Amino acid sequence: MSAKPVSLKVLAARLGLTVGTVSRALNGYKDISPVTRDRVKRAADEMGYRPNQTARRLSLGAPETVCYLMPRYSSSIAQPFVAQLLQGLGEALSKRNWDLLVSHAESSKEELAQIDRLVRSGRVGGLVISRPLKNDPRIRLIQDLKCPFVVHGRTASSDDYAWYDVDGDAAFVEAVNHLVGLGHGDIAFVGAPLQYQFAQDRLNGYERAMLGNGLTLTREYTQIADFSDEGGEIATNMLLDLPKPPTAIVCVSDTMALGALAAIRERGMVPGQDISVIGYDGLKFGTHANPPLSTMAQPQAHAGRRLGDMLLSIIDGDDPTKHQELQRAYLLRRKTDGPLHLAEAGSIVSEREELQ
Amino acid sequence: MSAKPVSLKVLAARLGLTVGTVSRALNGYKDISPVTRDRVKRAADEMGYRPNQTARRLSLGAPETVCYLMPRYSSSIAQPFVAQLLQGLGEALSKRNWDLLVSHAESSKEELAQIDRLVRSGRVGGLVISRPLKNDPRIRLIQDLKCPFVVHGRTASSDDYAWYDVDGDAAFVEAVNHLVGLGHGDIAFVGAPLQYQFAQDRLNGYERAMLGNGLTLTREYTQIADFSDEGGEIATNMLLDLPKPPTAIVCVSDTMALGALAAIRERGMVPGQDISVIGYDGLKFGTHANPPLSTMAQPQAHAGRRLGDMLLSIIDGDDPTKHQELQRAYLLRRKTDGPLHLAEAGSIVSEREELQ
DNA sequence: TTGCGCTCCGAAACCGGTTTCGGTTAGCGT
DNA sequence: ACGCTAACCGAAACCGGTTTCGGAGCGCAA
Repeated sequence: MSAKPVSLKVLAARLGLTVGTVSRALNGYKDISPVTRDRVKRAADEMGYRPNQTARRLSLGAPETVCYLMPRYSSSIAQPFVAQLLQGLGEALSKRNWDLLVSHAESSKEELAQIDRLVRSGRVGGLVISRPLKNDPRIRLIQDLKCPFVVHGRTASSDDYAWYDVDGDAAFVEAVNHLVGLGHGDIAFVGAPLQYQFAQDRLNGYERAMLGNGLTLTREYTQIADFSDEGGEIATNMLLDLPKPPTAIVCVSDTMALGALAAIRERGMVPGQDISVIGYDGLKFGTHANPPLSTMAQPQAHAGRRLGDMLLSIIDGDDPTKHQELQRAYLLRRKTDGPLHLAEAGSIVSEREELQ
Repeated sequence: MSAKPVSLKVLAARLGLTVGTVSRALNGYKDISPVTRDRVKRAADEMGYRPNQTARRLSLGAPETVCYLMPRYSSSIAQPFVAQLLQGLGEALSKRNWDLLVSHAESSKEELAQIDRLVRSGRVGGLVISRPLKNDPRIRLIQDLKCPFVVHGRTASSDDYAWYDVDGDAAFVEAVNHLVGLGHGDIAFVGAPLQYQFAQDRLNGYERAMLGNGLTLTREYTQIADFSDEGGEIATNMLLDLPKPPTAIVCVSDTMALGALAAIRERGMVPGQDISVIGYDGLKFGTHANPPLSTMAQPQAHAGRRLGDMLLSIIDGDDPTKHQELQRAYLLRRKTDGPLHLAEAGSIVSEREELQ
């Protein structure tokens, strides 16, 4: 249809006005008479005028763009939440016609350099980062750069910035309590590297709940492995090789839990019956696991929209520390959690039931 | 560290030069003496100068940005490929410091309006679209807009633009042939709405292979349903309710195949034994299905990079029709494909064998 | 009639870069 | 000594918008 986009200049020329006048007319300035304003607006969408955003943003001094820093994955299976998050973010931003950029770096150093370029070059007015480390160098950098940002997750000291997180600590307390309620006492933890704050949080919840239930923490029952299904499988194999293997396992993520199920099935045992497993994330494909994976679920779709709204209001000048949202996970029982089988653990069960 | 970004003006002032000179020095013009060029460059990265991209792009008249139009999903389980694609795209674009924008629309009309705004406002210099319909209105719009683009997938008439696709037709021929080789003859197809070209392609392959093996096509053996795991389950239930249910099913995607497995298990049958199932996509989580899903796999990570490179060279002036890449899927045998079981279907089976 | 204020629009500066054009200086040959 | 050329840099236009400032035109009251 239209070859070249129509600029403000040609629109003004066609109307016999100056560009300044046309611009003000379109932007609803009140020093323009209603009749010319209408005339301008009509001509504008007759000619299909779209203001050049690059020029507009340069003039405004605001990029009207935010960037999502895609997390690096060890396993390709761990990615489904990205699309949902992007969708939610886009939804929030589109209300103001802001743009959503995505950036992906191979290494941590590269990522820092990229962040620096991104904000120093004025391309973005805000950042969203996922899955921070305990002490994440990106956050200090962004703070130094004085660029508005929100974090999907938290770091060790999360007081002075905005974040949206799910309470992993509380979730694992609930998971462990649930298992204890089912009669389990030998509960193990399959975790991810503790440089990730979320991994630490969930481990904390696990330990707190164990202690709270009068159970003892065994070093061998805490297995840290690569954050992937393979990692979950390896960790679980370690557990099953123990002289006294656990009767239940809580996993730091659904992905790792999938690996745990594989390891268990491999030995001819059936998850949820011979040994219980609870994951974390509530990913949809858990329903198709073997057997369907019980998990601590969370409202994923919500996160993107909330993060987007938070970031926008911070850019508007809000105090970042006012935007800290802790969501609660809920237990989604499917088929991998079950009562302790009396047949094979005998006396131990009765002891525990007395305790409760 | 640095509060406000340093502009070309202050850099020039500090050097006692004009902005034009500094700009040319940094951009390697040869009408600048080597000594001042070095002096400028040194000062530039001493002061941490980063050219304002918004201004630069306005001046250049090129947005140096491409946009990926996120597909709309009926089921949240179908999204894992998005993150991989974005990663690949970003990788290709970052070689030139181009930006990657993502856009998501709720409805088709909205999407068209968004595309129009996106290119008419000069924000993007290229587009990537996924999973086109047979006759996709987006493509005509983008062509009218004269905006460079590449398609991840194809439409019914795909001669006049650039695309990257996997040969779904050939893949389903291979899948059906494989099943026939295992002794199956009553092979059904679980598909997605035929408005999607990929759904039609795969159906074509299925039908061609059936005919090619001397098998007859039955209307009831072709079940079209919603493109989701639930859809796959519903379709499979229809098939299993048939007076003469199929002994093997090929599914248009892994997601739908997961639903098929669920329906089969629901009736106490075991996939890969009582009835064979082959999916399509090769998604990682298929290994954790019950049982592990056999599928037509494809090199996912490759797609993003290729699409990015293609788009870039088209923007550089290449003929789009020179960039049409058809990838080949390969059979990934896991546990849901198996030989036809004569033993357990009793009379029904013998009937069937007579018919054949 | 003069003066005042209000309405409405034109002119121009500005955002931060890029690029063209022209002029100064130095170096060279004769 | 003169002129010519080449090397080097300054000045200014430009990209396409936004926004401030000032002035023309008008109505109204003194």
